[in-house]
Amino acid sequence: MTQRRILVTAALPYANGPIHIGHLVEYIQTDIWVRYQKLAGNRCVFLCADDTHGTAIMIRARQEGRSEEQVIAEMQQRHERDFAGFEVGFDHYGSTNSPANRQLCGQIWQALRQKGMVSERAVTQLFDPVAGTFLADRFVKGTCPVCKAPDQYGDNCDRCSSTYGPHELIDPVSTLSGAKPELRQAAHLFVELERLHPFLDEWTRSADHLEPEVSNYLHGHFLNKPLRDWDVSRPQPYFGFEIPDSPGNCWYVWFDAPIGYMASTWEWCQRHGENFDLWWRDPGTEIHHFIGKDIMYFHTLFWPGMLHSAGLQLPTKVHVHGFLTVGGQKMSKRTGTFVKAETYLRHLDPAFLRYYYATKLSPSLNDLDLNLSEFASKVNSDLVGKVVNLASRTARFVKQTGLSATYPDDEALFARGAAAGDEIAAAYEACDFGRAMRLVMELADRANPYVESNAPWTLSKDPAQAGRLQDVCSVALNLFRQIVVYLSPVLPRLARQADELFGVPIRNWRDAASPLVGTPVATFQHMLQRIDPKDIQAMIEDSREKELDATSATPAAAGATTVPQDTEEALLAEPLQPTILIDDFAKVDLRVARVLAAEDVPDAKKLLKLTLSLGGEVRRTVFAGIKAAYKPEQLVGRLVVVVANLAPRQMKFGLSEGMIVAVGPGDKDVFLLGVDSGAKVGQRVH
RNA sequence: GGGCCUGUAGCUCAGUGGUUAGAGCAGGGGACUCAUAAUCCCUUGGUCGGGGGUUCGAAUCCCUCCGGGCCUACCA
Repeated sequence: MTQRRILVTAALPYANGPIHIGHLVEYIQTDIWVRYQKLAGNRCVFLCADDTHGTAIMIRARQEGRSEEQVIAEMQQRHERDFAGFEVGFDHYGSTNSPANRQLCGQIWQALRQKGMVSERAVTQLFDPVAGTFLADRFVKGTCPVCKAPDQYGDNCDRCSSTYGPHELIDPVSTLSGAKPELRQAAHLFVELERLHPFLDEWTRSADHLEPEVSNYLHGHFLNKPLRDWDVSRPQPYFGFEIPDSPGNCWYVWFDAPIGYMASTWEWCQRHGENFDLWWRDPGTEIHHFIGKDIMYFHTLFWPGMLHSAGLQLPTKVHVHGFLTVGGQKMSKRTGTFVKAETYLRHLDPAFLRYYYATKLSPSLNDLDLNLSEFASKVNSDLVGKVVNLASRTARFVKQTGLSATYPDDEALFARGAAAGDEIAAAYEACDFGRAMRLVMELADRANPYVESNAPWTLSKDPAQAGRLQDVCSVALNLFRQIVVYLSPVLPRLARQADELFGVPIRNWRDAASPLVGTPVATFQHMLQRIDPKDIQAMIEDSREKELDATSATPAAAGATTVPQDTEEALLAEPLQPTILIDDFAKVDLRVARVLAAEDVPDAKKLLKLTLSLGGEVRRTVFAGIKAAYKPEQLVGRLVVVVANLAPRQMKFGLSEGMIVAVGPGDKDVFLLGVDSGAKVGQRVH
């Protein structure tokens, strides 16, 4: 069998937040695949890095009054600690803010220049004089120059669908500082991706680089029309690398992020005396990227385009996975299902999640659901009840004697297990881990009845049966070890524990094909605790963002009770805005209103249609995106706060004449503002 | 509204033209007592979302309708 040379990456986590169980779907999936490849005897290197550049990091650093370098250094430390906690075994973990990355960005940039792929043109852009930075389209709001709709983002109008530049907005406002932006010109650099259209058309369709679903999506959404030039520069200030031949400009974060894969490789090569070109310039190397479906666009169009232009090896395959849901719902901080890696590790064994994800993973980009009760029962019955139990119930009988010197007759159980190896291997290779786990559990389901029918506990009572007892236990323990070999990509710690039990390390997939004979057996140690549902509950509680009711929020009323621990997460997600004057606030006419009627808008996924009374005969119709959070009947009669002087907006389902105010990130986490009793309809908020 | 995915036992899912549709978990009955109240045996349970078509034969292929999910749009 020839040894393959395989380079594997998982997407670079952004240095703006901690790792959570959603991220872990990808890192666990990738780690399992890598461990399988290594066990199969292939040369495989697993590389990753923190993604550190961009406006978000710059803003955050300013907000926290420290340097970007301090922010990303701290986050990288946390990321690496979390990954280690889940046994995600990178061969190297770098950072996009590294000298190696800067240099490689420069090389690829040079190549793009030489191919004439880069064009420069002046972009007139709005500049925020208070924040001292140019404003990306989404950081500017104003009135649509075409239809005069207010409160539109800088790139296109929601109301009339016309597209324009942010400088064309009427009365633009920076969402960063609230300042009135100035018009400034800056030279931007563009990669003319359309010139690679024929290449990308071909690449995305050929050689199994992508699952058909992914390929179809790309052809339906992007490749069916000319590809737009890609703006890859950002004027300073910007946290990133300055472009050598374009002083004052940095590469956009999505330009240098994927190059981070190569930079991480380069650093790994330096440390291990490896030849970088062998990994990125040699057609004998396979390159596999594992990513989430949200970043398909960058990895299947821009990235291959960059590599192609620079004469580097293209990805062999881009593996795309879906998102995590918990109990069929999006992860939510309110319900405690937004579980950070470090929180999980405080309560549960990482092996549980690795196994559970493995049973759920397939090559498809469908979302994957974590069902907490299924999680507990699957881990407990499969791993503890079936697999570990095999060793737990037999090892002590052969502690004195060790395994039989020749492998006994076992009704061909071991041979059948060995024969299943190819099919299980194929499932791992195809990233169909769910299938691999099912096949392995079939082996465990056959092994326990063997123990049952040969009853070692009965044999142990009769000294004349000592040889028979040793044989039966040798079979059970070899079946156990065979299963552990097959599970070891998923459960590396269990493999190490088996190594200790048998004193013979599992090194290769083929270790499942030949039984151990004549070797000693150590004292059996517990390998996995069962999941106690209480621990899951505690983890969820720990993850739940505490809701404050009016009494506990008031120190006087709270009395001697403990002060709630409010985290800073919400503030970090949405930083405080710059100071405004009272006149600015006075422009917003907030009024108390009563919901007279609330009805579902059947064709809308997010909207409810509300009829509000501002007192007397003054009525307003408002469409509010709160369908997931409130039922119409819950709303009728209650008081809400409405922006009464917001310009009406034409929506698909009718005219919306205002906006009711609420907090929360959206979807189910939306909380309407109310007023304490005594307030009257129509009164203004001062 | 558009694109993609999906619908099989109470739950999670196998099963892409060929005997009487399977597994695990859960439920019921029994056994064992080595093992982390684990395990083993027996067992209940399905008009394979509905309808139509192709075929000697359909869970599987085609059409259509219905339900669910994701993306997108309408929105925060």
